[in-house]
Amino acid sequence: MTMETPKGRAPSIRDVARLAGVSHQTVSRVLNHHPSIRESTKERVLQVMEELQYRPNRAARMLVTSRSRMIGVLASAAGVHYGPSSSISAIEDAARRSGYYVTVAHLGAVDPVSISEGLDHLLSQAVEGIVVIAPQVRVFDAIAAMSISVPFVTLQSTGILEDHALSVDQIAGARLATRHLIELGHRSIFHLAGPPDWIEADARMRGFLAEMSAQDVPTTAPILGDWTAGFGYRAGRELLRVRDFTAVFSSNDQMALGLMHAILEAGLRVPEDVSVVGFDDIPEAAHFWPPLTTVRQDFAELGRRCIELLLGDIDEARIPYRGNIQPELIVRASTAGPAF
Amino acid sequence: MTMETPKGRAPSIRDVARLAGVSHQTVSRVLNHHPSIRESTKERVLQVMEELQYRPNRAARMLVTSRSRMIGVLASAAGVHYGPSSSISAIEDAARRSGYYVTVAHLGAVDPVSISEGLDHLLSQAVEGIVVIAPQVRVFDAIAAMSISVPFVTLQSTGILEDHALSVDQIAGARLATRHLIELGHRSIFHLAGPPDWIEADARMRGFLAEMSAQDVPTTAPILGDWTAGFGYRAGRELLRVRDFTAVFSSNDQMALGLMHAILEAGLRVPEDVSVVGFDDIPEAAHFWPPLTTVRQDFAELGRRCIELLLGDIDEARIPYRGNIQPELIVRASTAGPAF
DNA sequence: GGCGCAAATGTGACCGTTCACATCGAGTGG
DNA sequence: CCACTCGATGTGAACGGTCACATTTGCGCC
Repeated sequence: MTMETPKGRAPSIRDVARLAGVSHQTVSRVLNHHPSIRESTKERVLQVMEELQYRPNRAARMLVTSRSRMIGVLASAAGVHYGPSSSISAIEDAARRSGYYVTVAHLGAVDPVSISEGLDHLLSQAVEGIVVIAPQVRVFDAIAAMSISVPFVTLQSTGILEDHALSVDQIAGARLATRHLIELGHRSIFHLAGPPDWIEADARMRGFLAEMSAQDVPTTAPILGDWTAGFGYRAGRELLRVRDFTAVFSSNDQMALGLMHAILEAGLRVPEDVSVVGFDDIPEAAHFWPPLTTVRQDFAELGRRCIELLLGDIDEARIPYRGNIQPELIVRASTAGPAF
Repeated sequence: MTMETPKGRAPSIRDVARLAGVSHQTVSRVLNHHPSIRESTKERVLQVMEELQYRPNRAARMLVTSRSRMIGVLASAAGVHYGPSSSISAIEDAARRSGYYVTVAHLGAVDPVSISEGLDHLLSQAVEGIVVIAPQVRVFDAIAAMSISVPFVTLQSTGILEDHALSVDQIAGARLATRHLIELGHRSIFHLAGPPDWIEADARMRGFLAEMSAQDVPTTAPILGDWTAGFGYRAGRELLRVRDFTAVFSSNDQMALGLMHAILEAGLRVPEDVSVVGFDDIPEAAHFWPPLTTVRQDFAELGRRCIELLLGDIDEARIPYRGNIQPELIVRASTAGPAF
C-alpha cells in the first residue's frame, strides 16, 4: 500500500521522488531520458510512477520550457467536407506521431472578425504552428495583417505567401481534366468554378483557361459556384435552357453531382449528351450515376507533408521541400466523345 | 515608446504591473474581472496590456488553477464523414463560445491499443472532458476498462453507459424509414446494416427489425456492411442475383448510393423496380440519382447539446437533460410503391 | 593510495499565474 | 472622534516541472 499524495491533487514529480528515495531532479531525468541515470534507479523510479499512476503535468512543463507542443488548425466551414477532414485527420496523426498535439478552430463565417477571432483562439493557446485549411484569399490577408509570429502553413498555394504553401498542384489537375475533355473531341466546354475568393477555385479556373487556350479551344466565361451540389443542380438547369455545350468541367465533385442531377432530370444522358468531369475524387464519386470521371487529390498525403513542413519550420531544421503533390485523372463513365 | 520586457520572453503580468504602476495582483484582478477594481486603474492596466501586446500565459494559469479548459474529442476514422465532422465542428464552436478549447485524437484503427493510445493522448493533455465520436462498442469497453476519471459524453447511446449518452434516436429513425416502405406496400424489404460493433448500426438494425415485426412483415437477415459506397455496390450486385425484394433500407446514405449504382447498372430502375431509403441525409443525398429518400439527423445540434451536457458535468451544475433529438424522414424520389 | 575525471545524483532558483492573507485608506455610525 | 467596515490594493507563497550548477560516487591509473 503506497502513501497517497496529501491533497486531492495529482501526484507530482516530488511525490515520486520521495517514494523512490531519490531527488525530484532524478525523476525529471528519467522522464526526459537523460543518459546518465543508473539502470537500477531508473527502474525504481518508473515503478513508483506506475504505482502512483503518475502523469507529468503538461502545464508545468509548458511554463518552464515555454513550449506548448501544440499545433493549431484553422479550418473553414468547408472543413466538414471529405477533403479537408481527411487532411485534418492526417495532420493530427502525423503531429501526434511527432509528439505534438492538435487543436482546431472552426471558422463560422469568413468575415474578418471571425478570422481574427479564430486566430486569436489558437494564439491564446500558445500554438507553435498553424495549419490553415481555410483557403480563402481574405484569410491570408487577415494573417498577413495580424503579422502572426508563429510559423504557419497553408494547404493551398496562394501566390501571396509562397513560402508557407504546400499544395496539390491544382492547376495541373485542372489541365488534366480539361485536356481529357478536349482529347475526347469536345469543343464546347463549360467550367463550373468554385467561389472566386477561394485559392483553389482560382487555381483550377486558371488551369482550365490555360489548357483551353493552349489547345486553341474557344472558351466561355466560367460560372462561379459555391462548391455545393445544390448550386451545381441550379446551374445545370440554367445552363440547359440553352444547350450549346457538350461537356462541363466542374471544380469539385459535389457540384458535378448536382449538375448531373439536372441533366438526367431533363431527360438527357451522361455522357452521351453531356460529359462531366469533377475534381477531388471523394469516395462516393465512383458510385455516382454515372460513375464520375474526376481528378484525384491525395488529401491525407497533403496533411502529412504539411506537418512535416511545419515541424521542420518550428524546429528550424529546414526540411527539404519535397515539391507539390501531383493530382491524378481518374477516368470513369461520365465522359465520352461528343455525339454528333 | 514603451520599455520592452528584458529577455526575449513574452511580457508577463509583472511587466504590465510595473508599467502601469500597480502590483501584479491588480493586473491579475483586471484579467479576471474582479469587481473591486477602480475603473481608472482598470483602464490604465488594459491600456498597458494593449501596448505590450500582452497575452496571459495559459500554462501558468493552468498550473495554478489545475484547470485546462480543454476538451478532447476522440474520433474514429469515420470522422472524415459528413456527419461526424459536422458534429465536431459544432462541438468546437460551442466549446469555444463557453471558453473551452478543443483538441482531437483520431483513431487510426479500432484495436484496443489504438483506443488506449488515443485516450492517453487526450488525458496527457489534461482534458477536462471527452467527447467520444467513435461509436464502436469496444471503444466503450476500453473506456470502462481504463476507468477514466474525467467526465465524458458519447454521441451515440450505448446501452452500456446510459448516463453519458446523448443521441439522435436512431431506433425511431430506422422505424420511420421502415414504416415508410411498408406503408408504400413493400413486403419484401432488405436491410443493409452497418458494421455490427457500431452502436448506431446496431440501433438502426434494431429499429428496422422492431418495425417489421410490429407490422407483421416477415424479415430476412440484415446484411452487415461497412458504411462505404463500395460495399453498398458490391452488396447490391450480390443481392440482384436473386431478385426477391422490392425495397432496401440502407443504414447510411453512402451505402444507399452504392446500392443504387448496382441497381441502375443492372438495367433496373429506382424506385420502379427497387425502392431505396438511406440514413443521415448528407448534403449530396438530395442530388443522387434518383434523389434519395432518407432520414435526417441534425448533427450540428447533436454536437451543441453534447457540449452543453459535458460542460454541465464539468461544472457540476447538472444541466436538465433535454432528451434525444428526433430524426426526420425526408421523402424524395428513390421510394415508391412496388410494381406488380 | 591518492588523484582525476566522468558518471550519477542533489540543490535551489525560476517560469507566470492565482490564492490566501495583509494592509491601507475612506466613509460611517455611536 | 474613534472603532469598524468595506473597497481597493499589495505581499509572498504556492503550482510542478526544468535549468544551471554543485556535490557525491565510482573507477582507472600512475
